[in-house]
Amino acid sequence: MCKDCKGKPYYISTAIAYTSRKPHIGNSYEIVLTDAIARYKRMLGYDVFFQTGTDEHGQKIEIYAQSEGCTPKEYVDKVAGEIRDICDVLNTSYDYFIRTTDKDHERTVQKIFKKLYEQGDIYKGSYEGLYCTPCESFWTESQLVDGKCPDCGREVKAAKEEAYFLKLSKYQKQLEDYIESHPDFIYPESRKKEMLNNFIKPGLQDLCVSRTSFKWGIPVDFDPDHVVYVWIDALSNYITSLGYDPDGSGENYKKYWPADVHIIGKDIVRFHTIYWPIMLLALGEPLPKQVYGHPWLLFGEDKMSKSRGNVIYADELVKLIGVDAVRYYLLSEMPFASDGSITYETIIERFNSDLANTLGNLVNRTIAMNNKYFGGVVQEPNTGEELDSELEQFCYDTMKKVDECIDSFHISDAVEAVMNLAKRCNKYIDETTPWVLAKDESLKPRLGTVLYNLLEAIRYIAVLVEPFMPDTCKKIFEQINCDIKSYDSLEKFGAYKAGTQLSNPTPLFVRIDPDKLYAEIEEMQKKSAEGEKSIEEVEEIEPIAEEISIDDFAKSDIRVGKVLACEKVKKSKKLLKFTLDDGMGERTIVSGIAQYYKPEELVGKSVLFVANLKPVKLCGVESQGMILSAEKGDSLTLITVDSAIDNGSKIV
RNA sequence: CGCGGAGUGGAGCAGUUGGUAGCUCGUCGGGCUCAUAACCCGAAGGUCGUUGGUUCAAGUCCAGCCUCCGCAACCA
Repeated sequence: MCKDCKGKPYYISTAIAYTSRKPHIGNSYEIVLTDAIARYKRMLGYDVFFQTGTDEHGQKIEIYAQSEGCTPKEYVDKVAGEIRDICDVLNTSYDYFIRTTDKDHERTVQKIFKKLYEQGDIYKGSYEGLYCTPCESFWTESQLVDGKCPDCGREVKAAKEEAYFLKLSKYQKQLEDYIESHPDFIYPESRKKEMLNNFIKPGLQDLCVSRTSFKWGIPVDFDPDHVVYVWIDALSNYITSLGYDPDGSGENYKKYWPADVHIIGKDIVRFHTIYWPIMLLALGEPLPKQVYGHPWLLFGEDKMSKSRGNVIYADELVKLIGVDAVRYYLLSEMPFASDGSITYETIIERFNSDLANTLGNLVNRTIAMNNKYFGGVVQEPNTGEELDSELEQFCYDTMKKVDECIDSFHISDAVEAVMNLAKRCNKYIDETTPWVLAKDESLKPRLGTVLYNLLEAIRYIAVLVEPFMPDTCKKIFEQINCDIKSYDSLEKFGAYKAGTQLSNPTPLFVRIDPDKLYAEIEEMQKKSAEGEKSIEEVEEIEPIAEEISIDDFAKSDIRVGKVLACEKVKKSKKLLKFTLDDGMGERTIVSGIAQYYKPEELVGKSVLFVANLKPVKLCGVESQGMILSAEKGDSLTLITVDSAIDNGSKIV
């Protein structure tokens, strides 16, 4: 069928998951998607290497471990275990699960770092800027949002540290040329334009690749105060697992690198299409053939997040509706380029309509008829009609369609194509009306042929559905009592053996009763709310910042002021411009809280503000201070005080 | 004027190089009875965001406008 696939190496990977906490179902989509592709390629005969794993270093882990009273290693062991459990519960067929705390990985990362340093691509400098602890990122003033971390919205603090930098600028041109000359490298194409226009063409800034502010990371062996910062550590996972070594790589590396595709979330496209290729260019190694930034799965409309209380975990959903139904849902519901949304309504709809009615019922009714009319013995096909060859052709067309869709990452279309074959079979039943044929003894041969054709078409479905629903594939083969499962057996319609004895069918998918499911969900959420709330809440709360002296605090001059006027800053999404009475006169302060408050409802309130902050221009408006507000998770509240307090009063 | 994408029957989406507007779900009607109240057929329902233009002909090309979204910028 696919002669040049046989034995050809195919390396596919997911991103490695950060071990800060258990991933929700949106995060699990990636592994299922990758698994489906990996299984499909394997079926075609490729020598597939499918890798997933966990990213386990960083200050955040250090802090979470501390708050749980364990060591970082104990902490990541626990979470990495949970992540791996989810991969297993979802029945994913990864060949290797890498952890960035693996000794081999750590050793190789050190070697890579050293090599880049020795050849001058990494140099020592100093980093001065504003640091966000949870994100482990430095930001320039202009990058901050409302004075806070642009990624997570939390406080940053001024910090300066000695650090190593990777010379991105040196390889900028080379990278740009590569992207231009390899149109499929960044996929989908819209991402490519984003990278080119927003980052590469304006000019790349050298990347800070080490830290001294925390210990939980891979030490730079020739400068032990430093720890390798996330990028070089995490991104190298794709090659350290293969036995890459600057002094001579192992067999697997020679065989599988460069990767055929990295499957990643759209949020980390930048790291995989800029930093990672440049690292490889610097190492003199080939670049991955393709990076696919997939969209996100949202719950309803919003992004899933713990603080919004709309988190669903894959293992919980599996308990409710079964692995294959979860896999089917994820794969069929996710569009190719835009975000998908998960709702219980659509879960039920897809389950009942596609899995139970179309596919499950087809298998059930076909086997039931064969039992009823032929005592379960599969007949030899011996009457060819137009309808039969149409069905046969539909099988071939489905294979072709599936192949095309998977190659272009349109997985939901591939899944749909298989389901359409089941629909075609149902139609064939109506066209041939076996129950009518059964009434006339002389039409028995025709009846036998019709049922044979159906069973053979069902075998096609079973083979083609394996990448998406491996258990269902197995179940169908059991029910049709057949073990001819290879993709090659689909080359010619008719490999199914006549004479096979079938027994009574069992429904593949029992229809979901919506009311019952909703009740079960409620039950489950109640339970997990009781059991896990305490732990999860701890995780949401920001760790206490570094200790300071009273003098440090005294440097901040916090005052009371009344809001005289408030309006939205044009051209900005988040900014409100305040005019305050600060006791001495008027003062303008810009604050990034537009998504939480309407300007008019703030007028007349008395608020707290930092009065001695250096003024800064934000979207063209000078801001002379900062208004205080309280924040937790995704909610923010402006701190208002009794308006009887005189404007200008100092907080001590 | 930062870059880019999208606006198609109730919902979710397809619509290659311009030539009768399709699919899934839902609704209504019919058929069938092998099957998991499942299956098959048919119907209703869209002036394809808006305005103007090119063309014998535009959802499909061009221009302007409106609305969403992604990336960036940006929230002392």
